Amino acid sequence: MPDTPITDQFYLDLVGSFFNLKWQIMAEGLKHDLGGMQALTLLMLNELTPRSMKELCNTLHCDASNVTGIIDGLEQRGLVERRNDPSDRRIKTLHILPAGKELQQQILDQLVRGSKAFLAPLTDSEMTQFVSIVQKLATNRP
Amino acid sequence: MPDTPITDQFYLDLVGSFFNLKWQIMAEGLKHDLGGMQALTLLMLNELTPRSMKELCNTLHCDASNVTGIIDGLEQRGLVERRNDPSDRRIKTLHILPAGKELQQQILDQLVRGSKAFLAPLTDSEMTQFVSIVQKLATNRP
DNA sequence: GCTATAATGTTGACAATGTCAACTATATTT
DNA sequence: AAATATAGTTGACATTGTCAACATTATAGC
Repeated sequence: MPDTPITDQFYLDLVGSFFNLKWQIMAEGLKHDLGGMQALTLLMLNELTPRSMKELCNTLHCDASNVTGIIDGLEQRGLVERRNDPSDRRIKTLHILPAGKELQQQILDQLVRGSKAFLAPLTDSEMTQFVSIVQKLATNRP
Repeated sequence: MPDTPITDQFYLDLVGSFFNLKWQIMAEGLKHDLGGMQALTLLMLNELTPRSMKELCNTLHCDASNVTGIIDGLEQRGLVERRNDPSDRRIKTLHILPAGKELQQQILDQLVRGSKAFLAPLTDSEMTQFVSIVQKLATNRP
């Protein structure tokens, strides 16, 4: 048994923090006339390991048709490109274009800047713990 | 300087983890024919300290007109009630009704259940640290 | 008192997102 | 070859997000 009881309030705090983080990300996307999910999705793409629509579905925990619409928006803005996978012609792989890469970096920078204030109350020691914990959680996707 | 460098990947992991959390909450709301934001908003209400629309705006980091729509949905379903604040007639205070309280508990229970698997990889010590850190972050709202 | 200004909340228009069912095209299995 | 499964799209419809305009009430300054 952990010596710290996990209260309902802990979960509510977790949810509250989610709103805060989401807001940090949206802000920069908004300046560039991107929807919130478009901004988040752009963050989740990288040029090294192009992902299929299906993979993105799993990351975003949302419906396939939903991802179609989000990628449509990013593609119309010239940020991302669908390509056919030669090894399996059902699959479309997603490739981030130069303009997308540039905007992605801006959104990430904003997230980092915005999170500074959010994470400011943590001590160095807590920050180290937090980084380690988040990494552990991120590699465990139920 | 913290001894752990904070990489871009940390922020991406953070975003990924919050997708997961959001999904946990949506799941139960969905079963009861509630939109995702309606479920999240219901979680943020309690019967002790009724909140105004404006307060809720700040918590959710979203537009006032947005909150109007979300509360409309919850009110139509008989989960929540708007009342006039006698001390300031511009203000509507939000009161959770019995049916709302019951559903709120179900959503919270689902969040707790669903998060068990998500938080499982943490050791007792890490869990204690995490609870403390989240609480600290939650009480610091930029 | 009276007027200007600010704060709270709603409405309407429209785009983005979420959910669901039906559908096409391709892979895989039998 | 036929049945089944997978990846992705489309269309219908509800929810959510953004913005501007608006009505109502409070507050500040005169």
